[in-house]
Amino acid sequence: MTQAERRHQTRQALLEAARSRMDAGESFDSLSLRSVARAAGVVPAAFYRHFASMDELGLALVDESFLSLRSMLRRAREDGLPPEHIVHRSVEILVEHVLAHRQHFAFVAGARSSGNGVLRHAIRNEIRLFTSELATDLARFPILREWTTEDLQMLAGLLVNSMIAIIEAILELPTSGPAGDPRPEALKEFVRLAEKQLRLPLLGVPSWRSIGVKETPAG
Amino acid sequence: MTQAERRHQTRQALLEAARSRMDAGESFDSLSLRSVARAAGVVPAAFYRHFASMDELGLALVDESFLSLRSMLRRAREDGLPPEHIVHRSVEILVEHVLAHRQHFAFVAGARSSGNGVLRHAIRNEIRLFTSELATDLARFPILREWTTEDLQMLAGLLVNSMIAIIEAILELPTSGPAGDPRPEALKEFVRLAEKQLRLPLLGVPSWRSIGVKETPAG
DNA sequence: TGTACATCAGTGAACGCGCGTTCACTGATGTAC
DNA sequence: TGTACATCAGTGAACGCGCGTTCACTGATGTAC
Repeated sequence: MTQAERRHQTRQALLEAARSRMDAGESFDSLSLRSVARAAGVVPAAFYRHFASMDELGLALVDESFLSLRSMLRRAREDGLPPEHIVHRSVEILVEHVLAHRQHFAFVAGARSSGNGVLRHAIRNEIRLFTSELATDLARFPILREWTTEDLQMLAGLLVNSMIAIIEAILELPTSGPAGDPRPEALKEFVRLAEKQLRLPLLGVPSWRSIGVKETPAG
Repeated sequence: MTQAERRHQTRQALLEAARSRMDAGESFDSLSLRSVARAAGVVPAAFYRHFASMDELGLALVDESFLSLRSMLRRAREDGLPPEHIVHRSVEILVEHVLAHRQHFAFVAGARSSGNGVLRHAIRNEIRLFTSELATDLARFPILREWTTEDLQMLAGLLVNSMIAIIEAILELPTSGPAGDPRPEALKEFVRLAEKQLRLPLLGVPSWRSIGVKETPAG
């Protein structure tokens, strides 16, 4: 094995160690540099060959996580689905993706409101960016063509809020084994609920008139 | 001062110390028993006269917080408002209440997805209870009279998810000073957004048909 | 009211432990000739 | 291909520190007579 390969492998082991500890329910805040190094099978001092601090490792995890999340959004976008199936398919993709990357999502869900200010801000920015991208996508739908940018951002924000709640709920779904996937029936039941929660606001779209601004309701 | 008064005072000082540390951005997980005792002005050993562990103090904070939250819901309920003003008034009450009890909400928001399993579960249960109560309230509205229980829970869940997102956003609003309230313009702007996000799903209510169940769409 | 004893909230010292960080080091991989 | 040196990922020991928990204690408040 080359030096570069070995280096890369240790780095990955450190990230993986941190991720899996958090997937097991610990918060990023409560991870110690020593415990991560230990779980990665290296001596504490070796940690510093890869990250200057736990904060830096955390930021690397934020990058990883949102990279994978963006890839999901791209996939959903490329499907080019008929509007009436969009919600169903989106939830399907979301659930699949969260289960496939549960470590990343468990990390983000935890760190999003954890004590570490650096991570909180980094994640908040990523979510903002993600919301804006969604608003751009939404703007393409004929029914939303006349919506103001502000209202599109509002709708995107609403959908992202629901997405976050859905993701958190998926992560908390009872699993069959210690680290297994949720029971299929429970998952299916949950997916129905999630679909409904996304559909209801969309049903409001046709009767939406931008409110709270000075404009005469044009019949 | 009597013994009982002194005891009560120290207990409150411990709770207050923990709350204010978390309002300042620290996570419950990262609070140490010693730092809380120090901030409360007592020696670490004195902590044990009041709580067997930090977990127990955390649970006391959960109780406090949801007690105050329930009082808010009651207030909103008793107002007996005309339906078209409900959303506006609810957001008003919510914002006011969050700003008045920001320590409690900062604690719950942080601990809700923090590492501490005991607190996470306690908070999850309180939120579930809160959601059920809201569903009961919703059932009284004529337009929702024919909704299934499941769909009412879904709607309540959706509104609670939005509420949580709104609360978290209020806590993150930029403040004028270190511990002051948010700037009035920023707050007003945000309230408009929050109102819209609650209104849109409600606009979907009239066209809602329970979906995902075997039933013929009765035109 | 006064005295003798009980209670008990808070004290202060001590303990062993895991922490983050530093340092000189080792030894395998890489490079120049 | 073989040798001499450079690089550098990971080592192992050491440091001072704050942590949770224990313990016998102090002294003010409370109670019985």
